[in-house]
Amino acid sequence: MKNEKVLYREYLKSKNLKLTKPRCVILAAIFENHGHFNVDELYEQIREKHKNVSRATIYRTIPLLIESGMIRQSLRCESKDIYEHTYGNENHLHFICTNCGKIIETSFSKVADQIDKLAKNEGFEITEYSLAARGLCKKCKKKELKSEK
Amino acid sequence: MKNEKVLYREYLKSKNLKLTKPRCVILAAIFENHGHFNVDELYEQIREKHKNVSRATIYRTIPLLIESGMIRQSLRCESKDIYEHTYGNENHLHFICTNCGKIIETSFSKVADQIDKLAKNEGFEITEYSLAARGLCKKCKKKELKSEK
DNA sequence: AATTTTATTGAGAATGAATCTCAACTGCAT
DNA sequence: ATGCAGTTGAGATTCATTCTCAATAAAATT
Repeated sequence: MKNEKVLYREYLKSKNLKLTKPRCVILAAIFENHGHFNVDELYEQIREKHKNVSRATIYRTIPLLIESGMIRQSLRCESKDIYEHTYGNENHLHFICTNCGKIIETSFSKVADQIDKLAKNEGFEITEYSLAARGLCKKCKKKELKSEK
Repeated sequence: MKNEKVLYREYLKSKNLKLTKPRCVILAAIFENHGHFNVDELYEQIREKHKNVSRATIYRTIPLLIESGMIRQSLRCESKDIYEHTYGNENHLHFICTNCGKIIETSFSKVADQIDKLAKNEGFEITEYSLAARGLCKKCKKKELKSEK
């Protein structure tokens, strides 16, 4: 967490932006979290301790955090944007169960290698992967088999 | 195009739904198109010939076409959902230029193979891939290099 | 430390894509 | 042709996200 704050401060300075209280609170809340979050969840989480951070500020802060490379947009779920923090810089491939909503993360270095090759062919420079596959998770697949009979 | 209509009729029948004029017009418009479309574009395209098909009907028809397997949701761009028809069943990997909006499609069978392996590990059954990478296309990359000096 | 400059904030209004409502309408089976 | 669903267009509604603006706070300057 210390690390993130330092990076953030530097990023903001480089853009002539200010390290304000709300921005710190939001950063901390995100890194308290593990896994994915959307704006609503984040807002509720923050509200528990800080009654005076508005949704608008969260919405305004997210692009900064993305630009600075600390979080990334990962998916869309129930017509809400979902984000995740970037620990080192590992990207994920997401398996999203269309039945129960479960999200399974897998590392994907081999997949990325293939994609990088394809990108190179096109002269395309990738800054962000967005890889997902929808379908049924193990549990829901079993349920479906049962209910068919 | 004939083919699609037959498939569509069958799908609708199987669900006790009717093959109506607006549904036909929408189907035809989609298959006139090559590549991607969003609801607005489709609406404008249809409007040129048929003044009496509403946006609402397009929005209502799209889930049917997805369910029947004739189109799929492919991306999100400028906060609009984007769709594409499924010719055979080839999926694509999309490279989306964050500067000019260009979308480059590449086939991705090798990538899919890797992903299928990962899915198998998780006992996950994939019904739909959603693979994209954002970044800069060739042209925009060049421009950026120039403007930096 | 006080002042000036400039970015930032919260609150609520505005936007815009997608969904819903409902009375009028249309396929389609009989 | 008749009747029963399912369907439609138009506009209202929803809901995530963005914008506006006067009040405020952080950094820069003195």
